[in-house]
Amino acid sequence: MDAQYNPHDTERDAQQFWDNNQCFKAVEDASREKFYCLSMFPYPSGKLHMGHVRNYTIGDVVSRYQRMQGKNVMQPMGWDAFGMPAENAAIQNRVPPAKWTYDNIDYMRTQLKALGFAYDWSREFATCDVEYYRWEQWFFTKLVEKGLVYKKMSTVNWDPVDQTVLANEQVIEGRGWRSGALVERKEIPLWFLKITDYAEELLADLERIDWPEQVKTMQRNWIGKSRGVEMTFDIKDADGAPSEPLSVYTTRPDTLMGVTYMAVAADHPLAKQAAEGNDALADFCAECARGGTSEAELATREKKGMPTGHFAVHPLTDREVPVYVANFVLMEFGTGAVMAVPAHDQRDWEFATKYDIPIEPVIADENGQVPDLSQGAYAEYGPLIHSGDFDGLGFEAAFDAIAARLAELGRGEVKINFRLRDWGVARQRYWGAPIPIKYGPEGQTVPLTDEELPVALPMDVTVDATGSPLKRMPEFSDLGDGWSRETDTFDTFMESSWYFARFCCADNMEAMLDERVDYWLPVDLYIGGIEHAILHLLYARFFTKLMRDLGLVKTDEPFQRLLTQGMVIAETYYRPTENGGKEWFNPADVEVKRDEKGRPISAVLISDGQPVEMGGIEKMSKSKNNGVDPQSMIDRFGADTVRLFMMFAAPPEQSLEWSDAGVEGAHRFLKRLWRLVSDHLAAGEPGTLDLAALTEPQRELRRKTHETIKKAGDDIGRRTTFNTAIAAVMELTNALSKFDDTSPLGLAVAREAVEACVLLLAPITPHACHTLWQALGHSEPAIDARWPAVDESALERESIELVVQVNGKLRARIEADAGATKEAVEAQALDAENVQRHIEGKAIRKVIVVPGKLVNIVVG
RNA sequence: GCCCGGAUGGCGAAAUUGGUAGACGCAAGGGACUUAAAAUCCCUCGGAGGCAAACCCUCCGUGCCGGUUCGAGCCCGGCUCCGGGCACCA
Repeated sequence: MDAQYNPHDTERDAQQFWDNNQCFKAVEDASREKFYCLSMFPYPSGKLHMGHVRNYTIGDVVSRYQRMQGKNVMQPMGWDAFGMPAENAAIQNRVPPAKWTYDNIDYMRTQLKALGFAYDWSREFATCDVEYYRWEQWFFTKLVEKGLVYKKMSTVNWDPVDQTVLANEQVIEGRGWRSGALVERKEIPLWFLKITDYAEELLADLERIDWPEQVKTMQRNWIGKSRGVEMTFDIKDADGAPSEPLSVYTTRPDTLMGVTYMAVAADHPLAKQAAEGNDALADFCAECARGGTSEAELATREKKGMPTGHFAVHPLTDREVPVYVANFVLMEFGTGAVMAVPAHDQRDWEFATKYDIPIEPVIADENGQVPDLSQGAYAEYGPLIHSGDFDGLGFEAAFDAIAARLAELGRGEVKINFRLRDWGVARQRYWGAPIPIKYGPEGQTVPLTDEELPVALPMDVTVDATGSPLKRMPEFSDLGDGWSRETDTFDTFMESSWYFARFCCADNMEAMLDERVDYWLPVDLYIGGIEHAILHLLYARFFTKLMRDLGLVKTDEPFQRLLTQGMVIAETYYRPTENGGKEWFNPADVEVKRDEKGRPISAVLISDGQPVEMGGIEKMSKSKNNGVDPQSMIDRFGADTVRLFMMFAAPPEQSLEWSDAGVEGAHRFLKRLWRLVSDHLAAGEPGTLDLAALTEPQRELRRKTHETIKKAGDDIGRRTTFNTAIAAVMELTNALSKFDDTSPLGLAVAREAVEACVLLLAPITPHACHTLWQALGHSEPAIDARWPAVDESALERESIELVVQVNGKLRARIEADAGATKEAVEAQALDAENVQRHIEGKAIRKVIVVPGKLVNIVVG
């Protein structure tokens, strides 16, 4: 081995070795325990960003660690290739989306290879390959047959200038991002998958998977199971003429006697009926229809309403209350109408206060008194008041009694409700998988037959801002004899909902999936950004259950364990521009000045030496120009340094702040490790490791070695805190540097420690460790080495340091025999000089001994 | 607005089950080596105080306010600020 660490030669050699020997090709083997490690596949946006590097390094570390545990590891990689950015690039650069996408894939693949990830490249595919999405089309037709697909009217963002449907992301402050036109809400027929049929199972099975509690909670809340009462209110107009009764759902039937008004969505049939001949109301409904469809936008809008002139008849009291149209009630959600109890619901309270509607308390506060409603609603549970027969009942009793009374009257019933809505899968876009449906001359809607599949997307097209070119391509859409093809394409979440299964058998051209999925699935560890906590992960779970019910897979859940990684963030720098905007500078072009304590005080642009403003630390992004190009870091330091820094700088779930100095530190450590091995080899041949003959310093180093093996294994395998595993190895290398014993026995102890360092780091910095392992005289490559075993006997200690507290404050440390009794430890603690000072003249009330940790003496 | 997180030295962080706050690294300061620089190595490094100095000792300190406990960075209640998601970004 070279005395100097040369990352580029090292990495080239190791990668060549792995390639030549096809080290990462995964083959099904029923006799071996499998480990399927998957990182969320990338959208081929152009080049890798640091978020990718972080995601894939985590997956690679776990894969290589599991391989060292003897598992049959599969780690595949592919491309989530459909989506809007390809269309935007097409509009901007006049490149067909397919060419743009495949070019990006080619470049990003070389970047992934340069990072040395242990992928089985034979399983690679892109979701825009017809060999992939044809099975999605086939699967969809099976779902149609099973009755899990339907078409219904749905609201989309409509850009009246570009005459196109906009994604929520393309609506900026209520306007189209290109045209700047005020966006309108428009109803069009769209395809839906009945995910709500699976709501109960999607909720229940969360108990069975090993996911972060936070993600499970988000999914639970998203599914939003509730128990309530659905009831009907009769409707009259001002003259007493009846209309269609209004159906509402509430989880608080105990507050029914406090209803003082009703509210319906602007597109509710009752609102439409009332708006006829009422221009003011019609205008208000039209106003409600403006702006985007996203829930965040609707929920933050100023709450407004207008009376319909209709009245609802209370089902128990026959009292008449006004019906309003309100902009915060959504037709898509529930029945499109709500009963309002302003005394006990904050939103209702604000609305009632604004429009001077009565607020009538029917729940007592915690003191049994009428709650103070002057500042807001009282939304807690409590005994009923002003509720006639129901007075005094608590929430549960009142719920049951009121539900029973409504049921008797035929006005309502207890109902389980879900917040989850069915999944709209149709997009009015070109760059996606065509939906395999055809329409007949008599209005028939027919899924395509197996013979008619696949529907290949035409590749060589021109895209502009005015919607999907498929709609303008009769050669695509016109099937003759009055038949036409659906021109909508699938939501790209469809592709990412089953790719993990296809990786198990990507070479099968005859079927979507085969028996190999039963070997590999479920994925043992899935790694990706927390931003996917709900949608992608919920859809993938849903798809798995659909595939199971069609007999394609045996597993109920796709991802047994989930690791959600944090963002990569970096400092931002800017100068104000004349038009009041900001010009952002890349951190690579800026030099930071620091004060004598190392605090950053100012920054200058290197090119002109003039100051720039520091804009704070933000997620790496194009818009803030604070992205650090992984390629430039690989070129400078090598892939191992980048990988090491990424894993060391923060635990995987937290956001990671990029630091050039930190990267240099990681590089320095690798150089130190290299020199450590090289110096050790130069010191001579180690003797036999005679455990009985060890000196105290030798025993200590050996203890450190085995403590480190134990900790690193637990950190990587169980806790996935790679940063602390690396810190532990750093401690071991520090101990090794100080260990200056070149006797044969000393070298034997050192050899054990050096080999441990190399193997423990092998999953993280595999290239350097590949070479170092060879240099240590091993004929088998590091990639096939086993994770070192912990020798428990090396961990034993004769004495243990204990902390002594007096009233919880640290006052002394004592060295106690490992086998000392509680009494002996207590006596020793009381005897300590500084302890004596603090307990002098005070009565000892209590002594708490935590074995192996501390003694706390309570005096008073 | 609703749901889910986070906040610890100059900085990234550690403290795994309620038990020594700051491991490991970065930056900074001092020193060694060198003609010099780079590289490398060694030392110091939360704040305030006691002491000539040191071993050491005392007080304060984990975003803010309060609580539970022998003991709270960790548990409970109430806030502040920052981040993720909100169904057509991926």
